Amino acid sequence: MHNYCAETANELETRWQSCWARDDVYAVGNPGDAGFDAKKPKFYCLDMFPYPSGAGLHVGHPVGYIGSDIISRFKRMGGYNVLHPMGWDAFGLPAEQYAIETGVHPAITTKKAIDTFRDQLQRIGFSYDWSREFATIDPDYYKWTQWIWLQAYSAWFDPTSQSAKPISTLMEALEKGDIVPEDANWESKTAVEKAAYVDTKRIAYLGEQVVNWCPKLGTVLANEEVIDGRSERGSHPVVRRPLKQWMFRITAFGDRLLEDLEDLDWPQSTRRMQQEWIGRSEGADVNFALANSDDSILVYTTRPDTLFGVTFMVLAPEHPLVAEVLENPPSSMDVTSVEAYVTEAKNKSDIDRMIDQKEKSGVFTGLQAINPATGEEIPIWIADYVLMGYGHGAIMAVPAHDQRDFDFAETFDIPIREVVRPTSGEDESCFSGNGVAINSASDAVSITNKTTNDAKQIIIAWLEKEEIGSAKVNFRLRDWLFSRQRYWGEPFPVVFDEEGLYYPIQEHKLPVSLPNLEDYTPVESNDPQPLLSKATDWLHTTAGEAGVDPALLPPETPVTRESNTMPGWAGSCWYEIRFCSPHDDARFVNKEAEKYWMGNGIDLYIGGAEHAVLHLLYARFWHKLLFDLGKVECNEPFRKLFHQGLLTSFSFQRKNKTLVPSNLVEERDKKFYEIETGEELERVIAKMSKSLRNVVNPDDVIADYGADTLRLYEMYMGPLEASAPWNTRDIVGVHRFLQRVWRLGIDDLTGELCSNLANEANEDVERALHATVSKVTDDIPKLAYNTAIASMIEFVNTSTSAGALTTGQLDTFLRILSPFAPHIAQELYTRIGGDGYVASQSWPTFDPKMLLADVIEMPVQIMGKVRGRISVPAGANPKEVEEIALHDEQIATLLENITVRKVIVVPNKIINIVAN
RNA sequence: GCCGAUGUGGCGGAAUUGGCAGACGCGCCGGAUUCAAAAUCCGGUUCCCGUUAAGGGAGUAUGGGUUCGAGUCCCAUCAUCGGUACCA
Repeated sequence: MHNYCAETANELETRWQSCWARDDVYAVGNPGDAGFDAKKPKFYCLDMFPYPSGAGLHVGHPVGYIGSDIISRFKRMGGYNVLHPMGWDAFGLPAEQYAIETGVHPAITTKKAIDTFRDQLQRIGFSYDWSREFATIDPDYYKWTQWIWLQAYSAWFDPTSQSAKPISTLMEALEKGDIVPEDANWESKTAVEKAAYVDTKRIAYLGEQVVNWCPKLGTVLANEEVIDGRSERGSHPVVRRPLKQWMFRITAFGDRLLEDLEDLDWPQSTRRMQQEWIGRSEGADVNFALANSDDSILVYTTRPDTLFGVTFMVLAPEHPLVAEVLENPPSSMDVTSVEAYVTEAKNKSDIDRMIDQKEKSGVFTGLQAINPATGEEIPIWIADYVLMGYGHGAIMAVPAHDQRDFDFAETFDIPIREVVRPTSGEDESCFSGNGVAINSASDAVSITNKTTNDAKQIIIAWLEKEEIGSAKVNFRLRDWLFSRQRYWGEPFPVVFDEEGLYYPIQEHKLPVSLPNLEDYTPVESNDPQPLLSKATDWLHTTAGEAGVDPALLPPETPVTRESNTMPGWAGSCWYEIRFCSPHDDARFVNKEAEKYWMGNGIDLYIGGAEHAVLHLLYARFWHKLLFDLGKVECNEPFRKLFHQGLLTSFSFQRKNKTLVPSNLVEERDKKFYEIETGEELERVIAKMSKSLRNVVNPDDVIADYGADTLRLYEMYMGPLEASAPWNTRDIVGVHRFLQRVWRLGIDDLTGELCSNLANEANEDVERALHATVSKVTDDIPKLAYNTAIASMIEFVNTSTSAGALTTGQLDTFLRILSPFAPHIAQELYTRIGGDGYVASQSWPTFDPKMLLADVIEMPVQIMGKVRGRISVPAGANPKEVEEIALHDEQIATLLENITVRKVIVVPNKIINIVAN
C-alpha cells in the first residue's frame, strides 16, 4: 500500500525538513546583503518567544506558532520579504528553583530545555529563520540588555518635550540656569550634591521605597507581579517593606504610553487593560492647613468641586505626618490607640487589608485641619483604607459623594454634607456622579449651581490663586521596580564605592558576566539578601577590573559590584529589535536592518493575552526610551497584536464540583463514570494540567498522524482567537482530509501518479478551485484559518466526487494548501513535477468571473418563510426577478387567495413577498 | 462590586452591509466493498408532529422591541469566562 498514513507522513515530513534546513529555505537576508531586494515589501511576523521549561512543549504552545507560520508562508509566496524568527526567553525563576533542588547549574538545565523545545518545534515544520535564533542568556545578547539599562541610567525625562534625553543635557541646563532644582539652589551645591541631585532624575534610578517582598521567592516583586497580595508566579504571600532598589521611571512615560495606544491595531480588550493599568486621572492637589500648627496636609482629589463637602480628612497609617506627630503628641491625641492602630495596620498584609472592605476601621488623631473653602475645623483620622502608595497617602473625605468615605462616616458618626445634586434621577444616599453643585458658597469662593465640570475649573483656579493647590494629573501606574535578589538574571553594569556612591561600567567593557555559584539556596534572612553576594570573589573588585571609566574613579579603587539582578522581563523587552540583526556585535541592532524591518513597527505580533499588561507595557516603555534617544526608528514596537486562544482540555467533574483526573474516568454509553466509585461525572472544559492528566504532548500526536495533521487540526478547531477544547477524537477528520488530498495525486495501490491527472479539466472543479483560492486568499490575512480549511475540504470533496482533476489544478491547490500542511504539499508538488520548493513559488490568482454562476437559484419567501425557489439568469434586474417569482407555479398557487402587498427583491440573495 | 467578552444541534464550530440558520469536521445511523474486520467509498443526521412518505410546526441563553425579513440591530434579564479590586 502507498496510502497516506502515519508512517508515510513521518517519513516525508522528516525528509523535507532536512531539505529545508540544508537549503536554508526560510532564511532571509537584510538590506545590503547579497541577493536581498530591499524594494520588496516586508512582513515582520513575530511570536512571543517561549520560556523553555524542562517539561517540553505541550499542544497548547504551537497554536500561535502555527498561526503565525501560515501567514508568514502566505506572505512569502505573495512576494514579501518575511522576517519570522524564534528565540528563547531563558532567564528566570524555574531553572533557578530547579538548581536549588538539584544543584545543577541553571545554564545546563536551560540549555537542555532549549534543545528539547527547538527539536519539538522543528518537527512541526515551522518556517522560522533559524539562523537568527538566540537566547536571552547569551552573553552576546545580555551584553546589550545591560547596555540599554545604561542608556536609561544615562538619560533623564524632560517634561517640557515629554521625552527622554541624555543626562548631559540636564547637567548643562542646570549649569546654565535653564532648569532650576526644586530648592532653587544649584550654585551653592557641592559637586557631590550636584551629582546626587542629577542621580534623582535618571530614568534608571536607585530608589529607597516600599517594595513588595516575597519571602518564599526570596525576592522583591514589581507591583504588576503582585495579585491580591500574592505573587503572580506561585501565589506566595507578599509583604511590604522599604528597600533601596533600582527603579525605572516608567511613570514619566504614562501619558505617551496611554495616548499611543490609540493608533495601535491591538485587541480592544488589551488596550483597555493597559489604559486601566496606567490609570490616568485628572484632579487637583490641595493643601489643608492644620489648626494651631504650621503643618499642612497635601491631598490629591479628582473632585475638587466637592471641597465644600469635606467633613474630615484621612491619613494612611504610613503617612509621615503620623510618625511625626507621635514623636510629639498633642494633648488631644489618644496616643495609645493611635499607636496600636498604626502598628496593627503595618503588620497587616495587603490581603488582610482587603478583606472586609465594607467594614472601615480607623482612629481619630485628635488633630483638626481647616477646610480652606469654609474655614471650618475638620477632624483628621487615620485609616487603612487610604493607601500610602497612591496620591499623597492622605485624602479629603467627602462622605456625601464617595462610597468609602460614606461608609467610614457612617461607622464613626461623622457629619455628611451634600454638595452635589444629580441632574436627573433620584437623590441617592451617596451620589458619586456628575451633577450640579449645591451648598457650595462662602466668602472665599462660590460654585453653587455650577455643573461639576465648571465647578472643578473654578475651584482649581481659586486654589491656584490662593496658592493652596493646583491642577494635577495622577497615574495609578507606579515606577517599575527592576531589582531582584536572584541569581539567574542579567547583572547590573554598575558598582559601588566604599561610600555607597555608584558608577556605571563603560559600554566597551560589557557584558558584566554572571559568576558561577556553588550553591543557589537563598539566604534565610529578614533582610533581602541577593544571591550574588555569595560570589565574594566576583563581588569585591576594583574600579579598573570592573570597567569603570578611569575619569570617574581611579582604577585601583576597591568597589563592590551590584549584587541584584534584573527581573525575567528584561530580556523580553527588546528581543524583537535584536532579531533584525541578532549577530551584530558593533551595535545592539544594525541601524539599516532595524529601519527596514521595524520602521513602522512589527506587522504582526502573536501571543497570549496573559501578557496584556506586563510584558507588552514594559516592552513599549523600552522602545519609547530607545526612540527618544535616537536608537530606533519607531516609537511603538508592535503595530498589530493578536492573541491566540487558550487550548483547553476536557476534565471530569463530580457532583460536588471537584475534578477527577482523566485516567480515573471511564466512558459508557456516552456517559462518564469515575472508575473507583462509579459516580456519574459531568464532562467540563478545564485548563490542561499535569494533575488532571489531560495534557497532550505534540510528539505523540505527530507519531500517530504526522505534523501536517497536527497543524491542520489545531487551526481547524475554531477561530484562532477563541479557546477550544482539545478533543483527540476529532483529529481523524483532518487526517482523512489529507488522505483524500494524497489520493488526488497518488494511486494508493501502486504509489504511482493518478492516471486521470492528464485528462481534460472539469468545469465544476475549475469553478470550485477558483472559489477556494478566493476564499483562502481572503481568509489568511484575517487569520480565519478554520474557514479557509473548510473551503479546502469542500474543494477536495468536490474534485474527488467529480473524479476529475488536472495536474495544473492540483498544482494550484497544493500551493494554497502549502502554508497549512507544508510537508504533504511539498511531496505532492514534487511528485507532479514541480520545480524546487513549493514554499518559494508564487501564490495563485483566481478569476473573479469564475466565481459567478450563469444561473442563480434564489429562495422565494412569503411573509418571511421560504416557500419555493426559482432560477434566474445572472444579472437579471429586480423587476424581472419579481416576475419570475410571481409566475412560479408553486408560488402562484400559494398566492391564489391572498393579496400581494409588496415584493422585496434582494439581488442574488432572496425574494420576499408580503401578502395577506 | 466594577469593566470587558461570550452564549447557535449529541460535540468543535459556519453564516459579507440584517437576506435560505446549522457550512465544514467529529460522532451516530444506513448502505457498498470484504470470507471477516480495519481502512476506504456512498447516503442520511437541529428538534417535534406525521406509519416510511408527502407535508407541517418550533428553533440561535431568556423576555420584550425595531423591520418585509433578526443568530446579526435596540432594551432588560440570566449564565459562563477573562480582567480588576478601597486608586481618592
